[in-house]
Amino acid sequence: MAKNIQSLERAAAMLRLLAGGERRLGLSDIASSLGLAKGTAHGILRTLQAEGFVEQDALSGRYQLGAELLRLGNSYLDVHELRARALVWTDDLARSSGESVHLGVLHQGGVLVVHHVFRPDDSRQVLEVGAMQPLYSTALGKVLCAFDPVAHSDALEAERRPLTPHTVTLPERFEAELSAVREKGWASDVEETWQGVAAVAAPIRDRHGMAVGAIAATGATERICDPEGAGDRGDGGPGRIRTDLVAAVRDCARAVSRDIGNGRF
Amino acid sequence: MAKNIQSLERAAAMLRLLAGGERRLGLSDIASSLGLAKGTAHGILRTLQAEGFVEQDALSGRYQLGAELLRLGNSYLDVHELRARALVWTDDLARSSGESVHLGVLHQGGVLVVHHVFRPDDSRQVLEVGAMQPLYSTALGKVLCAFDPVAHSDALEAERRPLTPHTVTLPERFEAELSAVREKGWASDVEETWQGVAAVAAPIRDRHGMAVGAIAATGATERICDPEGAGDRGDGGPGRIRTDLVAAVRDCARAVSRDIGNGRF
DNA sequence: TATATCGGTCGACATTGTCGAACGCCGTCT
DNA sequence: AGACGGCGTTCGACAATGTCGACCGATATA
Repeated sequence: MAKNIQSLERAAAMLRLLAGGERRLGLSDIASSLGLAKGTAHGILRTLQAEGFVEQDALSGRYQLGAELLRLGNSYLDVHELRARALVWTDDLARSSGESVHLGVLHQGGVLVVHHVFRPDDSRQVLEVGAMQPLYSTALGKVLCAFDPVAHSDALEAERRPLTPHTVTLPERFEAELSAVREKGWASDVEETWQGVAAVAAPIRDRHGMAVGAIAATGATERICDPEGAGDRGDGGPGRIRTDLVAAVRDCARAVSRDIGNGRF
Repeated sequence: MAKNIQSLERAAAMLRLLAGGERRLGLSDIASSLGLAKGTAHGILRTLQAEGFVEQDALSGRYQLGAELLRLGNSYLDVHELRARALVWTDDLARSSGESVHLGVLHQGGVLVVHHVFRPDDSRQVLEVGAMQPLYSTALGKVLCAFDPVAHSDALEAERRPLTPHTVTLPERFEAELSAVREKGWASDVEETWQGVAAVAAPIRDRHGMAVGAIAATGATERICDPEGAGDRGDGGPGRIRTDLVAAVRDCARAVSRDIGNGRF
């Protein structure tokens, strides 16, 4: 493989650095973080600024991400074929289930949310399109790991930090769960990522049977799970998710799979 | 001013090209569009692909925008201070007015929507965060033109294509409207951009009095405008907008202005 | 006021990206 | 079937390009 363009790699690293750090960063911070000379870093930043990818606070001189990224990110959504096909199906799923629905795809060792339908009530909700979710603890992530070898190895080599007391961290238990997901054809997340929140997810497959994305219904544990057993998670078996919800999510995922050209699922 | 980095400018031009064209583009198209040798274009695209900014369809070999842009665009929203301050105020405005609310900032000769609160009902709505609106015909755009000299000149030199029969295209009428906006302190758009849709907008000002953004309430003309006069727009006077809605939008914009450190407005 | 650090500039250097030709591949047309 | 034309990709030589580190003025700090 031929060499990639150095200045572009460095510019991308800067954008990621600015995206990671919560606050604005100064030129010297950026230069030292990437091991560059100040002059070099400034040249790249100046160009990125002229193109709208970064903005500079006039007073402090610090840099932050620019508006052009938002515009391009939106254009990405416009072109996204899977998302376009899923729009109407996910909308129906949200209405019929009464829960919020997410569409996620694999991206850089995590799940990128490319579509999010709010729960159909008046509660205040924040849009999560563009946000990342971990592979090892979310329903979307587990589905993708179970049916996509790349996601699987990504999740294995990543650090599985416990996010709640229910998070599965041991490799063997994680593997067992993925096997179960493969067998069942769907995955769940009962308070493994966020306290009080549960989710069900099913894979979207293209015409070759490859998992190209996943659809999940997410909501408060009390609504997603059956009330039986006093709500305790117990042995970790997956039987507690409401079966009608599982069926609805799987139907939705199948419908989208069919829509993108896969007649078998 | 020192020269900007050539390869970065070219990469940015490619991303914008991909964002503009609806469909995926081939390497030869991209190279010829930008006047580059195929080898050069390929080197840039290869790097952009490795960084996740573009993706390549495995079968056709064509290129499209990449998921990393969505992630970075989302990060941009996280850092956006004005948006963060406006979140709760715009939410309240949407609830009290019953209409959808947009927060826009000036970006590259247009209005970039950085926040969008859905109208609080169950109707199907598409999120417009990241979308661009024209300066000359929308309420958001006119407010920014009226109070921001840069936006003003941008709008003047741009082509004002008529979007509906009500769009103001003549320069003198546009200027007169901006003067009125400056005097009133708010702007309206009654079916000048979209048929059947009207909007009211007011500016957000920073501690120096500069307009840094605008807030708009948008909805069906029948709900935004007073029913008087049988709904015909007539002489173009702005008196038809519901006065309570104007007050609510202006109050919201003032509240955000106060929140970002401007006590005067 | 002295000082440390900031963002920004400049010019010499050689690394780096650019160019154009050539390659293998695939689909189409003859 | 065969030849063709177009596709994305690779390669190597060249010099244009981006990089580096010292330097500058302004600003914040003490």
